[in-house]
Amino acid sequence: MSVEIHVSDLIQLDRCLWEIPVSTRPDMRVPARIYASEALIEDFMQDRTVSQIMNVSTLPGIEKAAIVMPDGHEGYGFPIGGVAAFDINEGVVSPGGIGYDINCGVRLMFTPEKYENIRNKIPELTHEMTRMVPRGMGRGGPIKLSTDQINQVLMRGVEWAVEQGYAFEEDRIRMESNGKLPDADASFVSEQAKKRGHDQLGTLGAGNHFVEIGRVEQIFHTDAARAFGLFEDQVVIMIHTGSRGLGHQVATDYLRMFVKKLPEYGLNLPDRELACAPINSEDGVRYLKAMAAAANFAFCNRQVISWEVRKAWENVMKSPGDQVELLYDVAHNIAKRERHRVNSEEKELIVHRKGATRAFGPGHPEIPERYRKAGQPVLIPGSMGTGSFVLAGAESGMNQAFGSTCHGAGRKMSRRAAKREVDAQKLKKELASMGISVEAGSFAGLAEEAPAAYKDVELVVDTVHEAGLASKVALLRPAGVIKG
DNA sequence: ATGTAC
Repeated sequence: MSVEIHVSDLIQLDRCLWEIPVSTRPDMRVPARIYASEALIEDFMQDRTVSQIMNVSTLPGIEKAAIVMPDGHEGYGFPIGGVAAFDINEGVVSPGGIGYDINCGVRLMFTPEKYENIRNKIPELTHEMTRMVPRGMGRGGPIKLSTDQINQVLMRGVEWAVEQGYAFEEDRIRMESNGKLPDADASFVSEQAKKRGHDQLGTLGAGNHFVEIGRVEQIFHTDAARAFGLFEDQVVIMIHTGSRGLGHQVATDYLRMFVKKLPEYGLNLPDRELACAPINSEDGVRYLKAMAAAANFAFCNRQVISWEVRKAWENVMKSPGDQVELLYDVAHNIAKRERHRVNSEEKELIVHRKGATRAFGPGHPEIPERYRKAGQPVLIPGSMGTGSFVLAGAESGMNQAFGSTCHGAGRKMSRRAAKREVDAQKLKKELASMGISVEAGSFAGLAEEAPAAYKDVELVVDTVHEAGLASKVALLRPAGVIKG
């Protein structure tokens, strides 16, 4: 079923919110909504994002609206930047609504140092982190896990890392879900997935994954910044990666199974890439448990990388690694069991966030106590060399978008197009002239990640701020980048 | 994103 949509067909509900009404297509169950400023809405007409979010709105058990964030663009089945919540009895769970890189996410660490005092150390720090953090497509690292060990990682998440000396207890409590999804069951993760993951803990991967040394350039919200431990010109370190080959294999395994069994589930979908299973079916439950296990692997992966980063800090700064403190760690490719108010009734839902970040408002019990008054810390990396944002979840986002916001700048040029149009050698020099040292795994990878291939993160963040999904707390500027 | 592919 295909209906061509133009900007003039969208109903502008608010300055940064557009709706495709449920009446637009006979199979839609709820409206589709796009968060975008006037400046960004035109981007959504360039690819299949709009028809994809309309497809999502047809899925059984979907609640309230199928939502796209301002960094949204076309993805596998569901758009990236998509949020969709489902009733646990009537609804479905879809790997395409989560993404191949299960629990791809971001963490931010902060140091006690001001940039102006250690700026001459940045190239050496960048280089040392490059040495300590294994990266690249398919690459493993020095840690080899036995099946028994990998099962521990999958079941216990960062509790395992604390026990093994890769994490402080204080790290664990400064993570979304405390670094552990309790629904995880390693027995539903295939041997092949475990094999792919066995040497990938503490590795960065490739694509848009990175470790970035930056500084706090601007503070927008003094109280929240103070609660988060941030001050002006502070040196910070951001890590972006996920569950590597393990999570990819979990997604592949269950997608294949779901596509094959759609008739058995009685599902007739507008796009096979939406392949899903009922949440209350045996297969749906198994996928949720395997996905949670892969998510735990990703939490541990970012934690072990933090440990490598702390070692690099020690080696270069001759200061203890525990000076580098975790601010927070967020998942932006995940489905979670959460309670939300729908039609003035609170109910349990499975919330899919694919390239979208949880952004719970002030006072929510799942926010670490030290941040609870300010709202959940939200970490939004921009494209390489531009800037990143720290936001705080806002109360009005809880009812609008199930407590969710954007996840990054959002790609606007395909990887192929970027490789064709960007001269990576030149880009590296340009970044260097801006005071940003880049250690790239490959020139092709660098070209794919060029700022020109992405939307303007400031426009994206201004949209979610204006829409009341999250509030701006701080702007970070990069100084050293390690690319996968 | 990912040992770009059963």
